[in-house]
Amino acid sequence: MAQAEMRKGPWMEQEDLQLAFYVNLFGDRRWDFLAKVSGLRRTGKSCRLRWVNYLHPGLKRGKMTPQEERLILELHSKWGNRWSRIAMKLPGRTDNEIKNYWRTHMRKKAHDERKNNTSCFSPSSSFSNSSSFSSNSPDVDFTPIKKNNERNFYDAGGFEKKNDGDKMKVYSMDEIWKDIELSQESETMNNIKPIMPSPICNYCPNTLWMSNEEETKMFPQFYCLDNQDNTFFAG
DNA sequence: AACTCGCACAACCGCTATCTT
DNA sequence: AAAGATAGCGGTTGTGCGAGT
Repeated sequence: MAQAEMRKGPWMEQEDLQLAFYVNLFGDRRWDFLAKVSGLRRTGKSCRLRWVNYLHPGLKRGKMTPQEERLILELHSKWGNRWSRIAMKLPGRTDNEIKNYWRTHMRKKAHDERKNNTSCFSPSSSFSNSSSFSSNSPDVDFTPIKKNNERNFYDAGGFEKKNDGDKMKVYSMDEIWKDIELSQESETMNNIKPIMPSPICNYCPNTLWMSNEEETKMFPQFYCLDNQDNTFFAG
């Protein structure tokens, strides 16, 4: 079947709205299906990427906090370029974002180190401890970044632990790292992959995936969709 | 004001893993 | 068990923007 030509490149606001709507409706699965029913001239793959990296409601925007930077360093030294895995430990950050961050900073670091390659290792040059170093480097030196004790939600890693009376408790970075250790242990012990609950389940609580058959019954219009006029959001 | 450079971000591509039939 | 479909991951490239010259 001759595929209608797919759009590429930057997403329009209209496309974002459309995609968000359909994801809310159907959930963040079956991207090809979503791409089709939404009428977007995008591949399912493209839709998924857009959602995961940009439209997802839980996403954090803006610069990496020092704590996040440290966490990325630490996790990267442990896991290498396992960006998605690293991203799981950084709430609100995507693998793409972390990957981009790492790339940018590694490049900068490499550039800096080339400049003074004769000088000895400075403690802060732990950036060089990339995946190419197979060691676990337990003594990566992370000097405290913040001088004052201020710690906002994101600085603490963003995990809300529980509402403890009036004070909202957050995970410290130590706790996060402890968590990482534990998850690693359990992984190796059980030899299973950790299953992360999709945050979308919370975002789209009404999303109940049906079998194909059920879907076709419920939304027959989508299954004979002839790329109708996408006037859904218009007016 | 014009130009260059570097950074941050978005998006695509190819490949692999997992699921479904 | 095999084949096809789908989802996800990591690498790479393209683009916009602000800072510096």
